[in-house]
Amino acid sequence: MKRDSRLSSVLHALLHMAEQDGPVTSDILAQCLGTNPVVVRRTMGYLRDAGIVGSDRGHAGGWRIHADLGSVTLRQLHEALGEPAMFAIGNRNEMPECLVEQSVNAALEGAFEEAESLLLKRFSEITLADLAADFARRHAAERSRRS
Amino acid sequence: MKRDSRLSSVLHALLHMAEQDGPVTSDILAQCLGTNPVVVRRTMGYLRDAGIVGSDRGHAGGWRIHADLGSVTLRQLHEALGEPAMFAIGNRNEMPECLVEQSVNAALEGAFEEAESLLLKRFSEITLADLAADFARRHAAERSRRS
DNA sequence: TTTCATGTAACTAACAATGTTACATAACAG
DNA sequence: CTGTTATGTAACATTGTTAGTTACATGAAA
Ligand code: FES
Ligand code: FES
Repeated sequence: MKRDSRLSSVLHALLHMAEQDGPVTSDILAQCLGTNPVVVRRTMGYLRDAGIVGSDRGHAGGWRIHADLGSVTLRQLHEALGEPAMFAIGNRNEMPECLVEQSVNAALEGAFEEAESLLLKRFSEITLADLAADFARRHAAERSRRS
Repeated sequence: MKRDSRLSSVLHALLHMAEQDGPVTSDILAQCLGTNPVVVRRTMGYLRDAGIVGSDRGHAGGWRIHADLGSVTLRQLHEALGEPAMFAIGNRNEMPECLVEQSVNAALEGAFEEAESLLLKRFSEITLADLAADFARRHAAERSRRS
């Protein structure tokens, strides 16, 4: 199955931007992510529309974070990306007339909705600042390991 | 994303088989599911390999449930289907060297694993008998509504 | 021995995520 | 003003996965 990796991508990009002082260009981010600058613009565009980042053209242009790291949650990012479907498993028919299918759908949907709620809850508890801190911790550990 | 609907399919088929007395052919199931008999054979084949159903060829052949309805859980069916990926969202790189990506992956994976555990737990709590009972309830409600 | 059924390989179709090309537009340096 | 650097976006190509289809082999029972 081909999984949507945009959330992963924007997180990577945002952390990268958080480390930098000035704006970061799509080219740099694309190189870092191992992808194409147009893909970066397309994906980051969602975050711009949500007001999480800003972009400037021309010289010294690029992407900047508009919000406080501690105030941006994974859930916000997920929403900014258009709340893509979380699950790779689904019902055959969404609106079946047949009562058998309705029973099947109800059972599966119940479980999936519960899991999605949990996921969204976790997402809303994790901020960019948390990820940045986790990165700093890993970075420090790596340093001490090397010395 | 194109969602895997095989679990939904086999549940529908199994409930249909549970209602019937004798074996049910792939043709009948295919008609009922709105698909092709070969797809039915392919999908039900996983359940046969897991010992949940049996198939007979020739006259009066078809598919039959081998296990007790109350002893087959959604989780067993999910496992029989090869435990397909549950989530449509994933990491960009699964094994990144970069520490930033590692932080991102860790955060996402933590949330997803928790959600998957919950899903599997719910799946292991629901049996075919539960679904059959739910269907019977809906059927009765439908009847009384019509009268 | 004919008919009905599954078993399976191989191919096709449909679709979604990602990647690519091409060109328009805006900001700024000189 | 003009050239350079950047984003914005449309259009198209590539890739990968699920489901559907065709074709033929195999086995069981009338
Ligand atoms: S931070 Fe961008 S490649 Fe690691
Ligand atoms: S039970 Fe098969 S179509 Fe409703």
